[in-house]
Amino acid sequence: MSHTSVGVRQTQKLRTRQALLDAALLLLEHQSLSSLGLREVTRAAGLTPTAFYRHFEDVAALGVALVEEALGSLHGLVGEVLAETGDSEERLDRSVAVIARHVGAQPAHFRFISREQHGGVDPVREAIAAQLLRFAQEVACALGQEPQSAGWSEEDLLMLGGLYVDHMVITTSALLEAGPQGEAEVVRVARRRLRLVTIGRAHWLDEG
Amino acid sequence: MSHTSVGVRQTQKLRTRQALLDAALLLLEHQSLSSLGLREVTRAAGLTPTAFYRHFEDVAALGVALVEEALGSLHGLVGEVLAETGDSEERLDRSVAVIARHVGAQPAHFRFISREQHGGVDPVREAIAAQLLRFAQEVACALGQEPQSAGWSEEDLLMLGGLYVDHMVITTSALLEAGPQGEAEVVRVARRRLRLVTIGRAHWLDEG
DNA sequence: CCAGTCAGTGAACACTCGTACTCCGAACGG
DNA sequence: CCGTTCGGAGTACGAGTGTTCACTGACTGG
Repeated sequence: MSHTSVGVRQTQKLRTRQALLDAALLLLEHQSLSSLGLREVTRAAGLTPTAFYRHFEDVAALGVALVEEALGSLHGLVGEVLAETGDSEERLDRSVAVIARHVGAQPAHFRFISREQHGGVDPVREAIAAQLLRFAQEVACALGQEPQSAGWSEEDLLMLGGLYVDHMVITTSALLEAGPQGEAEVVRVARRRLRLVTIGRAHWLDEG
Repeated sequence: MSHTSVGVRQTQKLRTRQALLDAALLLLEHQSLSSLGLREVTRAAGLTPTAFYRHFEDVAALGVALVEEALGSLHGLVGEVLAETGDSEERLDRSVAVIARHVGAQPAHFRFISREQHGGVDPVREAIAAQLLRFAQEVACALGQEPQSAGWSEEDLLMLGGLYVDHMVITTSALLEAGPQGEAEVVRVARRRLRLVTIGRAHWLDEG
């Protein structure tokens, strides 16, 4: 049988699909999804406009796929970072470092997320919101298993998880705007912000 | 003399300029600036495309004007809210209430800011960043005059001011996404987040 | 009163856009 | 082996885009 188990055809289809995603991500560095044209993407990918429809119904659908590509692989990372040992200061530094490393490695993906989080394309905005909510829940869950969280209500844990996630997003945006040379300063401020939140967490149950 | 002191001509010019801004803001409710067409705006305002150039060079320039309109009048408001007396819990509630009131009164303006803060139009993004930086500085200044801030470095005050401003922006976005019926819940969470930050502030100098 | 300014018009330019067709040729499965 | 499937090419259409140009007519200031 000359047919490979995966199928030459499907493999090639996935390749051009990825080419479309890559081309779109490249173009989205300097514009937002709502102004991205279908033809523009296919032109950059070296295809004809009609070929686009074989892979995505809309430009919006391509956007949703990009959200998956950007954030889908990041789940579980939360647990890993928080599971490692060390005092709170060390873990704090490590968290910010992980963010900075990922943003430095995949700037285009994070720029896309930051840009479209409140952008004009509904399905994409909803997809991002869903992913970030999952992150917040994962953080809340991880925090809940720590001894410092004794006596915390589930609602407050989710509040704190959301707080951490929102600051993660803000930090990525700041890193992207600052560029490589401004990274150190952004990291410094992000660490201090995170420390302040952590201090607030430590004294949360002291107050009314 | 039939000429009024202000000038009929200039008055009318400002009127149509405002009509362009209003029309644009209306259209921007469901799309982002980078996909907003010049013709689209003039059509909604009841003008010909060419008339646009009498008021703005670009759609981007119109966007910058919208930023001024949305955020320009909010300066000083920071000082007012923080200057009022009351314990920290009262002032915290009042701050969130002020935000909710403004967002409820001018949703389109805040939606625009939230959408374009990280949008694809450089001059607009820079204009928003500049305004938000001013806010952060104002908050830092106001906080610095409080007795609780004794011993705080200027850098830390700016960090805290930025933290408050970023959470203000996050809260406005959340309010817009939640809609009127979800407002109460968003306000509840925003208050608790703010309280946690305030607790962190109170114990900031205890640590390292 | 009158020449000059200028906000707004209307037509025309050269594009780009999304989508619908038909058609080709290689990979597929029985 | 042979009929079918299907990713992609090519063409064409109507609609919408930003920008330029000459022009009009009401306001302006001396």
